[in-house]
Amino acid sequence: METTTRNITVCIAEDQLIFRQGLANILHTFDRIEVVYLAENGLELLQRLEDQVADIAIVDFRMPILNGIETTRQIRERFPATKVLILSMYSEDEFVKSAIENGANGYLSKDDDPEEIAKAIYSIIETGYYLNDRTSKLLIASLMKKGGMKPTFSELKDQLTDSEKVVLRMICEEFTTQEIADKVFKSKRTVETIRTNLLQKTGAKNIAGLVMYAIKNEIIT
Amino acid sequence: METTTRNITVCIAEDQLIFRQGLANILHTFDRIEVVYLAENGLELLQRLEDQVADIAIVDFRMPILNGIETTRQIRERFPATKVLILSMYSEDEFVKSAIENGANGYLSKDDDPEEIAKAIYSIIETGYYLNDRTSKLLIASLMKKGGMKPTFSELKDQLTDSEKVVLRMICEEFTTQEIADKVFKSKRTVETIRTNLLQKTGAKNIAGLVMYAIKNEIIT
DNA sequence: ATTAATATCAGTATAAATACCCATTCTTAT
DNA sequence: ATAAGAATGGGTATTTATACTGATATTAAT
Repeated sequence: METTTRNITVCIAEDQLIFRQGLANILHTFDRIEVVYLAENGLELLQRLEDQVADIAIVDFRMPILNGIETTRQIRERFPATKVLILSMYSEDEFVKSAIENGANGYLSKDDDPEEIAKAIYSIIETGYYLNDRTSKLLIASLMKKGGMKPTFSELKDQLTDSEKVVLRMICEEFTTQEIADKVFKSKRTVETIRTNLLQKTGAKNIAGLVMYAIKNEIIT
Repeated sequence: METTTRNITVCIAEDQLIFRQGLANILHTFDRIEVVYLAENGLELLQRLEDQVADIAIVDFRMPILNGIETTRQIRERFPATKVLILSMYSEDEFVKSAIENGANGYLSKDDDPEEIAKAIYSIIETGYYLNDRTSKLLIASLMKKGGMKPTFSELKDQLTDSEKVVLRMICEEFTTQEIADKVFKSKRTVETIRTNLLQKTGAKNIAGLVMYAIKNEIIT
């Protein structure tokens, strides 16, 4: 049966099948929310949007093929009527800032309750955005960071060259520069250059930062 | 209506509400599988088991309060009739080995399809265990590692002292030893000792390994 | 064919991490 | 009270990481 007020159409892009399906089932139980389709990654979502636009796109931050930020950017460009709610495993100020800068209308953690997500959906429909206390704090924290020319997290994954990705993975596997050089048949100096480029591109200060970047952006799994 | 064959009672310990609820809903749709209760962490699950034992406990590897391995060990000890299926975000050979060694009857990835999980449940009920190709390979890889006295992943989290946890977190935040020393008002030498102990306890080879350990075991979030 | 960009490799220098040795203090268990 | 163990701090040496400057080779673009 149809109600007088139109339902809110929601689509979801999320690579974990169980989470994706679970989120859809739960959202269905909320009033006026209608989950119209699910996608495994950003690219698939964009293709589905071609056929049927939705009011809200719930987009996982970390996805294969096309990540959450890139997906958000393209949705904003090609489907301006669709509002984007980012879900992320990690609550990093840089992540929140990057999401908002690229046109996301809200940012929540995957640990949050479904009620919180439903609340965000209603709020985005009504006011155009939703930020709770935690994400607001993170956003402000990020904006207050001086010298904000640090490269935005997670937008660089696809800009990393194959060599850089290989070296990054091996760094995460606890290999030293010399060991990596031997394995990839390159000079130690070359690997050092690649590592330096990685530091510069990701904005990391050292090896620890590189590993954090790699995990949070799913360079490694 | 009751069927002649008794249902398989399943309980779940998983901290992410949406994943937990989603998994329960999906498993309900499979034949003979009855999800009897859900818990947010291992401790809660053990308390629920006191009241009502279940045939299968699906246990997340990485949980607050009581992690998957520790939970498995206690289930094996106190509720030997309950079989344990571990779900993990990460497919590390060390993780699989550790799970099996502590009495888990199966190990799956959170990326796996619900069908795979249902299949594992049926198999565990019938044969007492379930390992698919991927986990079998990981298990064998782990067993074949020479010098296997590397401390088992994820069992040490609670054995890390407060100081060690603080230092580990700061390492992940890209601070150098000197910087950490200044912040915690200890000598650089002391912080170095703590770091050395961390390397020894976690079995990591270097900073990269420490960061990997911290993330995968939820020392940091 | 020439230019521009990128990948590769090198020298040098400093800072940080890692690996051993060991001493002192402080807490805790008996 | 005392012994054991943990926390703190130190010396020294080696390896690794990081920071510069810069050269050569390879590739891509025009």
